Amino acid sequence: MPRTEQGPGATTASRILDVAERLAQTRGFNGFSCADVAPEIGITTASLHYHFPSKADLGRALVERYTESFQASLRDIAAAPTDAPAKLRAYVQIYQQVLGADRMCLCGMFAAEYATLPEPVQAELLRFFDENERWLAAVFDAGLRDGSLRFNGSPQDAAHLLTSALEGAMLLARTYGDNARFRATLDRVLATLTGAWQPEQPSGTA
Amino acid sequence: MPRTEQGPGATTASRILDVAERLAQTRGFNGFSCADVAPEIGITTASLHYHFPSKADLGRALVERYTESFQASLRDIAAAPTDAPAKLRAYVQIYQQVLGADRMCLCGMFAAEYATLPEPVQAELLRFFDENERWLAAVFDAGLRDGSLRFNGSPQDAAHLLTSALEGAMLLARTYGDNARFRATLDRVLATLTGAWQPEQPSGTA
DNA sequence: GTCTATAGGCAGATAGAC
DNA sequence: GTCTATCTGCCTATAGAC
Repeated sequence: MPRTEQGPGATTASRILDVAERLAQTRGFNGFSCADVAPEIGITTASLHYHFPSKADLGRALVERYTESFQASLRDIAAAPTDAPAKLRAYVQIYQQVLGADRMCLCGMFAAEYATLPEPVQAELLRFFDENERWLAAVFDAGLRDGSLRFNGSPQDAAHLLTSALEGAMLLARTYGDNARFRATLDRVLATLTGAWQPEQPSGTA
Repeated sequence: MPRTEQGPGATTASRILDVAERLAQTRGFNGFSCADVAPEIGITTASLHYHFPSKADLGRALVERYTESFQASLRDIAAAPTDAPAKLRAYVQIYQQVLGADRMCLCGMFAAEYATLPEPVQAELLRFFDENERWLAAVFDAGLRDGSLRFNGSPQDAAHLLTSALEGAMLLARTYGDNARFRATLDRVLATLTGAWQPEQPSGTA
C-alpha cells in the first residue's frame, strides 16, 4: 500500500505526488517544503508550481489520491468472498504495510496538523475518514447480521473505535520504532471487535 | 489539566511556557513560531530567546513540564483509596479535560511530528510515554491481582492499548470537533479492559 | 514544461544599548 | 531582563526567457 515511487516514465505530476506523499507521511505537511520535493525528481521549485500552483493544491491532491487509492483497496476487500473478520484483518493489514514502510497514515498525520491546514485540505481529510468509517460500519453491520462478529454498541461505534486504535497505535509504534507493538495492539482490538474474547484469570494471582 | 494561563504575577518563563503549550497543543511544534508567543505576553522575540535560547530548548521545556504535571496527577490518582477501574477512569478523565479545552495531548501531537523534532525533544517525549505506560501497567497489574480487572494479555499490553486508543481518539475527535466521540470510544475501551464486557446480540438481527 | 532569477515574507537567532 | 535593530537563511510564489 505505501506507494512505490515512479521513475522517469511516469507523469511529472504523479512523481511529485509520490515524493511529497512520502515526506508528508514521515514529516507532516508543515515538515516538508517544495524545495525538498523538486530536486528528488530533477526539477526546480518553479516547475513544481507549474503542476501545483500552491502548496495547498499539492496537499489537497495528496489526500485526494490517497483516499482514492484506499477506496480501491476497500473495494477489493469487499469483493473478496471472505467473512467479516477476514475483511477487518485485511483492512488492518493496509495500515500495517504503511507502517512497515516507516510511514504514518497520511491522514492521521494531517489530522494532527488539522488546525494549520489550508481549508481545502481539511475538507478532503474529512472525506477520507467519513468514507473509511462508512465502509467499516457496513462491514461491522454485515458481520453482526450474519453472526460472524459479536460486539457491543453500534457498527458506527465499532468503526470509530477501530479507526482511533489504528491511528493511535501507528503514532506510538512509529515513535518507538517498534512495529510489533502495532501488531500486538491491533490483534487485541480485533479480538474484541470480532467477539473472540475470553475473560480468563491468569494462573499466578494472589 | 489544560493549564490556565498565568497573569503578570508569574515568572516570564512560565508565562512563555503557558502560551507556547497552548499553541503547541493546537498547532504542533512546527505550527507555531516564537513571533506567535512573545506578543501574547507583551515581550519581544529577543526577550523570549533570553529565557529559551533556541526553540529546541523551548520544546524540551514544554515536554518536561507537561510530563511533571502529568506525573503529579498520577501520584494523586494512585494515592486515592479507589480501585483499579476508578483509577483508569480518572486517568482517562485527564485526557478528556485536555480535549475539552480544544487541545490535543501535547505529546501525542509531538509524536506525529517526531521525525522533525530536535533530538532533546524526542528524548523527553519518550520519557513521557515510558512513565505513563509504566504507571498504567502497574495499575493494570494491581487490578489483575486483586480481581478488580479482567483482561487478556499482559498489563503492559493493556497499557499500550489504552495509550493508543487515547491518542487516536483525541486525534479524531479534534478533527471532527466532536468530543462525545472521544467519550464513547473510551467508554468502550475501558469496558473491555476492566472486564465489564457482555457479548450480547442486539435485538433486531436477520 | 522547464528553466533562471528574484521577489517578499517570515523563520530562528544575535549584538549591543538600556 | 528587556529593548531596537538587524542578520541570515529558508519559505512559497511569480515573471519572463527558452
